[in-house]
Amino acid sequence: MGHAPTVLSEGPSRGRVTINEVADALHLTKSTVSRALNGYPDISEATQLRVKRMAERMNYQPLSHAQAIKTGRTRSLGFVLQLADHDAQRPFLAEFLAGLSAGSTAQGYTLTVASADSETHLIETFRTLLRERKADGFILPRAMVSDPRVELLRTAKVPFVLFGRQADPEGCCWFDIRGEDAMQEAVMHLSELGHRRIGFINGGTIYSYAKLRVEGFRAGMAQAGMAVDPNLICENAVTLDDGREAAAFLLNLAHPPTAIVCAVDQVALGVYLAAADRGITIGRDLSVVGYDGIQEGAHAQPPLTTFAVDNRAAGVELATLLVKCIRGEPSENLRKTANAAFVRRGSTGPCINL
Amino acid sequence: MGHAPTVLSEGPSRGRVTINEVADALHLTKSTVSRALNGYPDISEATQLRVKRMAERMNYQPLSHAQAIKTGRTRSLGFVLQLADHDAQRPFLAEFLAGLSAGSTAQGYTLTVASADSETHLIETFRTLLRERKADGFILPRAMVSDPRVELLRTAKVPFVLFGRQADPEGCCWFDIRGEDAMQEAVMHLSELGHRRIGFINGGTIYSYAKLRVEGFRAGMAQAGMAVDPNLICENAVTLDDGREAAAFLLNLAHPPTAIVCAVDQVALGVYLAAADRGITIGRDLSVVGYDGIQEGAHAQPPLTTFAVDNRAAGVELATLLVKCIRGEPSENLRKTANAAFVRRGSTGPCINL
DNA sequence: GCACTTGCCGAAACCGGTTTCGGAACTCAA
DNA sequence: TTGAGTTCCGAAACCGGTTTCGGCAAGTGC
Repeated sequence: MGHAPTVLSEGPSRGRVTINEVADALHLTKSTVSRALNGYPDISEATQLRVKRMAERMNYQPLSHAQAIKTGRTRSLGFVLQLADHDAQRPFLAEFLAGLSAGSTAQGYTLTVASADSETHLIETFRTLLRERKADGFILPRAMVSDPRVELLRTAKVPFVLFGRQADPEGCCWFDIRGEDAMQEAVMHLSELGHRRIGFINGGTIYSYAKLRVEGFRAGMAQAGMAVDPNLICENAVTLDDGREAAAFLLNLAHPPTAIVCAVDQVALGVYLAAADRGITIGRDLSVVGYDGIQEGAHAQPPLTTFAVDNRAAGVELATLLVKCIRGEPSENLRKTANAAFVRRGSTGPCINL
Repeated sequence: MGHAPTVLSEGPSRGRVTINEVADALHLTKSTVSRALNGYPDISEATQLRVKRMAERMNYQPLSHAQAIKTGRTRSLGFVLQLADHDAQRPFLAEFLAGLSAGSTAQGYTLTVASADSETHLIETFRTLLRERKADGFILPRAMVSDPRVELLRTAKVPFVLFGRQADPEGCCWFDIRGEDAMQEAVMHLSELGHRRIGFINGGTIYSYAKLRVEGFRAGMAQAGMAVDPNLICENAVTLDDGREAAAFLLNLAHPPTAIVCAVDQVALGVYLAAADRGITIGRDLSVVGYDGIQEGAHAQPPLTTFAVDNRAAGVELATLLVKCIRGEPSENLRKTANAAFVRRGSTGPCINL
């Protein structure tokens, strides 16, 4: 410290406007400025306006971590990456995160991302984040039927939103895509193409979406006036190889299905492999419907008929909901769902082999 | 506030151990505890040990945002998602982010993610993050030849690390995969298979990797004793369609190449499409080498020969480097590179059409 | 005309840390 | 024994905000 010519890049407040400077400019005290900006009723309308205008003009923005020390809130949303699922979340993650951060930013919040490599480490990570007040609330991707994250946050009374729904809605906010409606629509689509034996390969039953989707499949079968053959329903397929295996099983049956609905696109692409293994042509000999709308599906041969999910939009929506939740809105008002978009492509065609 | 039985979930310090409690337990003042924990020399060895042990036992962890108000450092690393590149970063992002957050966590730092949807908004986003002190330093993916982010952070004297290298290394830390070596190795591999006419489809020339990779290609050609036909070099291909188009151009030449090296896997998959368009079989009539190691390549027909990049590890490495940079290590010591791993698969084969 | 509200703002405490400053106790040479 | 120099810690200021409390002036009721 001496000859350096006004080093702007040091000290806690290099070149920032602080609340004190705003106060000085207005010949008020910082307490008045603070209350004015936060809309306290004991500051006159006139003064509030004057302060807000000046803050605007001086480009003043309170330091979130300076407020946090008193209020306990950092204006940041937490998200914990589960490295374990690996394949399961890879394709969907990028768009989703983009949405989350865009949504957070739009709300004046910041997105804090942590990661955990195992189930136990996962809730350990949450504990640490909570203890260090790194986030005011959390976004939980892939709601599970029995979700330890939910239990933890519920008892800790920390706000959170789910991507997916929860059987016990107590204190839960969520956003979800109605995959069950998509499954139903898939069956109707296949039924209109003349298919009568339709198989279903479900996703991981630990996730809450699985139950919904198989119900949607059943609803579709009922609506189309078809009986469900329990042999044609497989569970717990999430990867390409899972799909290949499940499809191999279905196609080896005495009465194989002429169409297969998959709860997950990756699995549908696994079905492609199983079909190729036995020289079956997808879209002609076997119809396949997926769900997710991943890019690989569009470039597969033939292109995969599926239901596109807008993960970016989901992220934005979840961030918005979480901020409302943090602001204290009752969670019953913070539950939304949306539709997946049907994308008809070449993997579904009229049933030929009766 | 009355009948509520010790609400743990309210107030700034619900259930946390503060520095005051540690001080009380030791019959010291908080200033002593603070200096002891931060290793000040005016606290005796004995006391330092006593304090550190007690802090450990009481599970005390200073609140990063409480320190930040005085020190100006939040113990968090910043990362700005560029939504614009879209396809360009989608596949690589998930693993990379996982690595970043894992690395940050390991260093006791937190990862803050923001997003920007355009070039101008990008540096606007950085400005905001800087003004609000949301991060102590930044990770910049995809180094560009002329990088506005670098200029901004360099003049603001804020620490940053690049994924990629920079022509003007002034104050730059980086980690990078030596793509040029991979390109050279690719050519050698093809040369050993008998190929003499080899095309090259480069990536986006705004990125600094492009120059390096084409140089690597040239080095490989020279090493193999082959002349470079400038007609066989295409630039600025980053998407599937770009690759299809560039390959179409190359294959329509009077003397088409028998092998094509691509700077990017997506582009290599585009070459597959162009080949399919004209009934050419990849791996037999035309050899293709990619770079990145994306999953789609492994599942393509034939599987794509490529160079696998460990993006997770890169993220960990970058986070580690950035923390060192923040701690004040000179940037010259903070430049590392690593190799991509050659993955030989079915898309390269002996040259048959002489 | 006087006590009593009410509206509005300043003073000061506080949040959980860091850092500066000063001084007590102890050491050591004169 | 005394004065100077060290060693080590406490006291207090500080960071940039929020929140409580109290008081002044104007308005109200009687």
